[in-house]
Amino acid sequence: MPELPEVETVRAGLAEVVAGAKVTKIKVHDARSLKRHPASSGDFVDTLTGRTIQAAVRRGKFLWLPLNRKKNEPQLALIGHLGMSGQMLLRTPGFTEDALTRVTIYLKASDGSKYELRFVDQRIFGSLAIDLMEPTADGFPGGYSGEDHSGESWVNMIPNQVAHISRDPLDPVFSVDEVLRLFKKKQSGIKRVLLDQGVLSGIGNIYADESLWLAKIHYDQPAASISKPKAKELLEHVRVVLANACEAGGTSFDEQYKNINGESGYFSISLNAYGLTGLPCKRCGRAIKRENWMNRGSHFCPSCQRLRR
DNA sequence: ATGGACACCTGTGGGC
DNA sequence: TGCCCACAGGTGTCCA
Repeated sequence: MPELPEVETVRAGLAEVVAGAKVTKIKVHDARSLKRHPASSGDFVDTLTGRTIQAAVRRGKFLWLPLNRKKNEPQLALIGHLGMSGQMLLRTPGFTEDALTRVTIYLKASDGSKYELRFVDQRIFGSLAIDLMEPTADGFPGGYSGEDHSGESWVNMIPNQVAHISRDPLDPVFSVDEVLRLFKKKQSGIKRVLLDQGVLSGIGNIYADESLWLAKIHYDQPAASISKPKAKELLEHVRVVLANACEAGGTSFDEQYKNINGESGYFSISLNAYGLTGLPCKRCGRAIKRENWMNRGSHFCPSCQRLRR
């Protein structure tokens, strides 16, 4: 599943084409892919058809496309979450069908060219929805939208369904000190805290394991027990890992993650822990271990990443 | 607050 | 070949 770098790769790819594009038609092939939409799929289609998309914005793993605003109507956005296996493919009309396409949104770009935005999702944990936007609590932009959109009405707003998600480490408004304060209040294991999107967002299983390996911290180390300098170092590793993965176009090792053109990212070649069970740790040579944890897997070096008192 | 289990789903790969 | 199990980049909710 896509974590921040994969979602950012999708956002950046979409932004070039969808800004200023008009939705001409929608086909919902599987209504389960609209589970986040509070009303019927018919309502989804009716509300979205004929709208003009303003931009592509992301916070953590959530993506949204602000829509043009009609008179006497609140600001709306098409929001998307990729879940474990969601993809957004931007195809030209007539391009070979993509298996497991759940929703197709037909677009006419500002230059007149036509596209099909295909929401593909094997496991259907992802979803699209139309959501109301509200002003951000801190008055700053709701998320990252690439170029400078300051002055546009949707900039300092955030969709209702994303309002509980904290800022991610690549957000200019992200506060290291605030997150360190929250760490000090958490007795939970650090990995659980890193994955808590209400503390900081964008991190999933891959980048949590990678950041903890770089910082030489055991996944179950209580967050509050980590010294401030060490926690700060961890957050810096998180930032660098996420930034490098964005640079590489995300991590991909199977068919489940693709950019908008259906191509894979390259970050998997720089992984140090995730999915490397049994292989020698690149620092000490001891075999990387995988343990069952929270109904998933945790990968770490049992020698470099020890649980401390 | 916090940890755990589970629900939501489909598909693939390994072992027998 | 088929069958069964483990496993997969997430989120949300309910219960002790």
